Formats: sequence, structure tokens, C-alpha cells
Amino acid sequence: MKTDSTPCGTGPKYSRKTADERREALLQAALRCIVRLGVEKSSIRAIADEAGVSVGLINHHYGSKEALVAAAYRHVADDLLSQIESRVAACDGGPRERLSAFIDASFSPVVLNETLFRAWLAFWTLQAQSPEVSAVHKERYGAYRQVLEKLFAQIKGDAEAGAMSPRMAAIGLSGLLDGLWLEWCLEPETFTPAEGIALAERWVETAIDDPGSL
Amino acid sequence: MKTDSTPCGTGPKYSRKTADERREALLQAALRCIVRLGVEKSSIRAIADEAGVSVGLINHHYGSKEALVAAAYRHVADDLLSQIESRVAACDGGPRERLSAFIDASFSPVVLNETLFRAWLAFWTLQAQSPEVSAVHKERYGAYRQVLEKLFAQIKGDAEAGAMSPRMAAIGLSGLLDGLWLEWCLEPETFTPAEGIALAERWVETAIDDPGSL
DNA sequence: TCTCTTGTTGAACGATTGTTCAACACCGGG
DNA sequence: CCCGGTGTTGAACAATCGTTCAACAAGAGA
Repeated sequence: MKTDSTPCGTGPKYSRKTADERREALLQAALRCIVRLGVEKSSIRAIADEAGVSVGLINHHYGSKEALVAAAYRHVADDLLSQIESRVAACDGGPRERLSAFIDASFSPVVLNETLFRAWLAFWTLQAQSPEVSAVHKERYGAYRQVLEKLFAQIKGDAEAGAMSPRMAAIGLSGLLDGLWLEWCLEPETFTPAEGIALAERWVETAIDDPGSL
Repeated sequence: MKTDSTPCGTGPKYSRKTADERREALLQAALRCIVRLGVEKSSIRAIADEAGVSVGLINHHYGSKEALVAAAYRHVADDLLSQIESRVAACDGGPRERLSAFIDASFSPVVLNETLFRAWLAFWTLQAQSPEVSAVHKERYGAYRQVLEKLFAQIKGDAEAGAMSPRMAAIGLSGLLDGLWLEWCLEPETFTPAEGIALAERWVETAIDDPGSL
């Protein structure tokens, strides 16, 4: 394989690392591959090459490719939600402003990303077959909706008029955000991120302003 | 006497069919495979086996596996949209009532179907790698949104007050319907179809009633 | 009945996949 | 300095993929 040492070939052929270090390096390499190539093209060899190691290391440290991919997905899901939450937390306004921050974050390039979408597609597909992946989905998606529901509940607490129930408002906004994300990733020319934000904001206004029967 | 050594079953080894018949049979077999096994496991051999023919027939009639899958996508998408449109056409009310019929149809068991969802996941996944599948998506999704946009335009024509532009209203409703469909298929316990209908209806009311800046 | 068209077969091929494992080499402790 | 354990290598392997194509045979027309 490649060695990043002197060209005169007297350096070590590889450097030994601890199991934890190597596992982390392999996971990062897998993520880079998945993002760049998509999951279906992220073969053992592509990931090993990206990490600068040989193919055997992956099965040595993770037991199977599936275990590595599952670990990578968990990492991505955790990272994405925490990134959105940090942008919400950074907002110093009230719940209504924090909800807008959530929407803005949902239409930021970090989320509106075709490669991320491809990873998510693979995640959804795997969910039907792997109970472990399915559990990760349920856990992460529950947390996602919970954040929205709390924000709506706080807004409702502030307002006087009766509004849509926080649960229904959160389900609606979550669906709208996911649907727009889906359609944008499949065909980015359909609408702009700014238009998506405007649509989501309109939903929020509807949910909190109108006296609702939901 | 022309009977050979085999005791029975000396009938024809296969039956010849017209190109159209065989293409249709292969397409149906491909759909059954995709729904049951998923795309990644629906190999040429699995589809051929499902159709009861040999592997060579697929490339003979479709040129490539990609073309067959694209045709299957088109078939499913056509069927789904025409089913929805027929229910809309069966509604004898005005555009507003027809829009409600569209929403009702979108939450009917025909659409809210996990196997259909798995097929759709497969098509979305292939869309990233296959220009042919991507073209089919663009065409079918455009038609889908066009139906919604026309209904919103007719409603706007009827109403006096300014409302959201038909294009934005259609994009929003399309996103909401797709997002809710996605989330329901991934986790049906989250909300009921009736709640989904109520959310979509709420969006329509927002789009046509409020004087909008969109 | 014979012929000819053509739908159909299925073995073969090359590419690629995830996995294995004996050999190798780095590096800390003797 | 050398030695042993262990992190690492990479060729080999079996399975599977989509595609090809020469050979076969079904069935209609002569």
C-alpha cells in the first residue's frame, strides 16, 4: 500500500495504532466514502483505500462491513441532529425564534445535501432488514420530533388563543420539512431553499395563529 | 413412434410469446421481485426466475437491467397517479372538493402501503445512478405537481381574495403529502391516516384563504 | 410436411463484491 | 540487542453481478 514517508523506501511500511484509534479512523474514512461515492459504491476496498490501509483491517476491527456501516450511520444521525440543535440553542430569542432557527438549519447546505440524502436513502432501505438500524431510526426520529413538539408547546404556552395541538403541529412541520427535503434532493431545480423556508414558516404561522380543531 | 425415453412430460420446453406480452410479463415479475426482495437483491437471475424464463431474455427484450427497472418505475408511477386522478375525476364537486378527493386518495391504503414504499425507496436509490430512472422521475413528478397546481389555480380563479401562488401551494402540499407518507411508512404508529388528511386540509385552507406573500 | 423466422435458452465471461488467513513487520519489554 | 505479540498486509477465494452470443426450438406460412 501507500506509505507517507520518504520516497527512498527505507521508512516503515505502516504505523501501528491502537484498536480505538484505528476504529475511529476507519469510521471517518467510511463516512467520507459514503458521502463522496454513495453507500452502494463504498466497497471494502474503497473504504480501505480512503483510510490508507489494506482491505483486511476492516473485518479485523469491525467483524463485517455491515457493522462498520451501521456505526457510520449512527454517527451521521447523531451529528446531524446535534448540529441542528446547536443552531437552535445558539438562538437567543423566544421559542418562535428558535423554531425559525430550526427551519433555517433544516434548509442549510449541511442538510440540503444530495450525498447526505443518498446516505439516508440507504439507511431507510437497511431499516427494513436490520433491527439494529431500525432501532437507531426510531430513537433518532423520536428525538427529532420531540424537539419540534417542545417548541410548539412553548409557543402555545406563550400565546393566548387556542392553536393546533403541539403534537399535530410538530408532525405537520416534520412532514413538511422532510417532504421538501426529499423533493429538493431528488430535483433541486423545483424550488429554492428560500422558498422552502417560506413554506415552512407559513405552516408555523398557520399552526400557532389559527384557532384550530386539531 | 416419436416418444423418447422420458416417461412423461415431453411437451414444449417453453412457449413463445409476442414481444409485448413478454415485456409485460417481465415487468410484472420485476415489480414482484423489487417489492419482495428489494432492488439490490433483485438480480437479473431472480427476476428471470420469477418470470419463469432464462436470464438472456431480459437483455433481449429490454437491452439492459436498468431499462427494465426504469420501465417498472414508470409503470408503478403511472398506475398510482392515474388511480388518484380517477378518484379526483369521480368527484363531481368544484376544484376545492376535487382537491379534497386528491388528499383522501393520497391517504388511502393503495398509497399508504409499505411494499409500495419499498419499491419507491428502490427507485429513488437508483435515480442517483441511472439517468434513465432519473428522467422517469422528473417526468412523473412533474405531472403529479401539475395536477395539484391546476387545482390550486382553479380555486384561486374562483376566489376573489389574493392567495398563495398556485405553484408554491402545490409545492407545499406535495411536500407535505410526501413527507407524511414517508414518515407513516417508516413508522405507522406515529399518526393515523385521518390525522394526515386533517393536516393536509389545514394546509390547503392556509394556502387559499390567507392573503399571502408567496 | 418442410422451411424459415425469431423468441428463447443457458453456459460462459469478466468485473466486482465481502471475507479469510497465513505471512509479515512494527514496536515495546526483556 | 533481540524477541514475541499483535496490528497489519494483500493475495486468494467463493459468491454474485450484468452481459453476451452461438445454438436451439416453437410455431406460422408455404
